[in-house]
Amino acid sequence: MSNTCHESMTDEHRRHFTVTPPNLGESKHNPTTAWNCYLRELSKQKKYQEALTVYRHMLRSSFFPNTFTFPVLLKSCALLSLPLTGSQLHAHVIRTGSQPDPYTHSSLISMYSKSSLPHFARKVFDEQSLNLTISYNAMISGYSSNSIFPEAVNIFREMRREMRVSVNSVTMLGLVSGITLPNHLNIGACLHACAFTLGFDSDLSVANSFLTMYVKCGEVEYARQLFDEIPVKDLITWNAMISGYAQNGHARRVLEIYNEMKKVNGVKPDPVTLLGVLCSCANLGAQGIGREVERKIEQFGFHSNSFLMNALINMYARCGNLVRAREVFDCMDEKKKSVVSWTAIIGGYGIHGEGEIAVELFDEMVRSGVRPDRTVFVTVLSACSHAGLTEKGLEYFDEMERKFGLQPGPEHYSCLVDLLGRAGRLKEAMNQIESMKVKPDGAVWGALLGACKIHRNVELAEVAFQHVIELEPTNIGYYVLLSNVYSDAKNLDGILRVRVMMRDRKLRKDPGISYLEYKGKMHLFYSGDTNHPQSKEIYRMLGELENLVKEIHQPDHKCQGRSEEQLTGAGVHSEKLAIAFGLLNTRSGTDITVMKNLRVCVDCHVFIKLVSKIVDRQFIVRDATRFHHFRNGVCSCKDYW
DNA sequence: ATAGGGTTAG
Repeated sequence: MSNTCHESMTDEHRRHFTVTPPNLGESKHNPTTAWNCYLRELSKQKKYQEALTVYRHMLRSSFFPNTFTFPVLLKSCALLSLPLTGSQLHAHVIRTGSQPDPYTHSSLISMYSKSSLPHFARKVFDEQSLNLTISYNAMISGYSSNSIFPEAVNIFREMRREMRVSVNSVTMLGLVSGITLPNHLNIGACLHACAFTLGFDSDLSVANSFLTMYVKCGEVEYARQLFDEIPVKDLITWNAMISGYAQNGHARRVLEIYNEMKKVNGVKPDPVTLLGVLCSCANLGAQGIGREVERKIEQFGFHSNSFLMNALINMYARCGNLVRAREVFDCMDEKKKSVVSWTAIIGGYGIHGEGEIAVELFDEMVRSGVRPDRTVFVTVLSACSHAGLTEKGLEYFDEMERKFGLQPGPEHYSCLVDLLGRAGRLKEAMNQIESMKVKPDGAVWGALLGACKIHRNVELAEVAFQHVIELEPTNIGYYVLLSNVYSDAKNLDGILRVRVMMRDRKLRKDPGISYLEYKGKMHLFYSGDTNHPQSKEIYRMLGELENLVKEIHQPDHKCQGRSEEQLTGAGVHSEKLAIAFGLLNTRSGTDITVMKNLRVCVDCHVFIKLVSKIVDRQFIVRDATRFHHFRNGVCSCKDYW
């Protein structure tokens, strides 16, 4: 806290403040300076709203803002996204002098840019006769953050032509942060070379920003190379790499690197680190590690971070522990429950097939005054379609625009098509696609294709496939789906055609992988796998189970699900191996939770159902789209084909 | 003037 003060800051003022204002007393400073110090202190403590209030008090007490007052206030407006207040301040600035000082000038540019008003920012930029480096930097990063990259480059070129101003590392940061798409990679690499020649690459923050750039361009391996080349890493370096792996689905790599980080002295994980780790636990289904992270959250006192709580809810739900997910959700401070928190818990019930609860929660959310967004609609619509709540889903789709003013996008139409399609209303689904105002994407046609698989409609499947493959030619899942449609129709030619198509396009079906967490370790199984140390026992157990299953079940739909095996030429399916491993190693009475990267195959689905009857255990299987709870010969999912 | 972050069907 500053030691400066001013007489006229009365108790009347103080009553409004949470941070103690400077002491009254014998200040020899310029009165405005005391206010400025106070404002800076508030800004440091991220009390931006309060800083603006203090400013109003300041004006009311007839103190005039100066050069050091405005940047702090403008920053507050930028971070609170209050462009109106910001432009009022702009007017005040103009009133105090003809040309703002460099700091105020760059703060104005930054304020407009952060309020997504880059044109206003540019106007401020152009009005100044002689711009300095900081104004150039503000303008460049403004264009970058508003994804107007070409203009950022233009300003950069202009800057390099100007002899008066020099480029510095902040200039690089601004430029690099604008490169967020794979097709910008070339420019990014040029910039990297440029930074190297200018000697900025040794600046850690610049190196970190290049690392992030490679991640955003989808070049994780390249990012890793850069990561390894950085001699002294800081927390941001680690976090960038961790969330880089997390966002690109390399969950195992995240855990590896997190362990490495823990060994380094002087670097402590912060909320961003743990967020990346939790996200990966959710993808992997690694509940054990997720629990460890939760303990760390407690330990470090990050409990009030709502980002982390949302990630925790998501992690537990996706690891099959709905009960704990719900506990975390219920324990959250009501005020901190954002639409994201609701989405996480609604989605959790959705993937577990508990559509009714998902729907109730959605209504409760609306009642509690949280405005639904587009994402939560995707979640609730899919929850409805998994649970067969067709009418309810249609109702929501309708309300979306009518009641909440949200335009449905392709992602909502794919849910709608899925909803109608699963219910067998293929014709209506097709009509919906045709009536779409936005262009259907691959997922929309993919949902139709999926519905055709369930309801065995070869003709429509071919139409949907044609469309989907045009939009997503390398998505292997759709080839497999069509092949399965042919397989159900016993259309061998069709299967062959798909196989040829895949060969021509050099596409190979991903291997199916099943795994489960046991004693804190992941045990991984491929189909036909014999590498596991317990392999012999696993196969012996499976043999026994197959025999028992045969006694109580005569397969009446042998042909189904075969084509996947034909595409891979695989042996015993991975999910069976994982189930057998679980039975061998866990006590009776405990649930067995298995994760599978693709969909559970139909044969295995039947098999697991029957096994759950024989051994009296609950099996929880997570596949690519949802959870299956097998108990006593029944599965929780209502629509498995 | 400044690098890292939560929720999303098929």
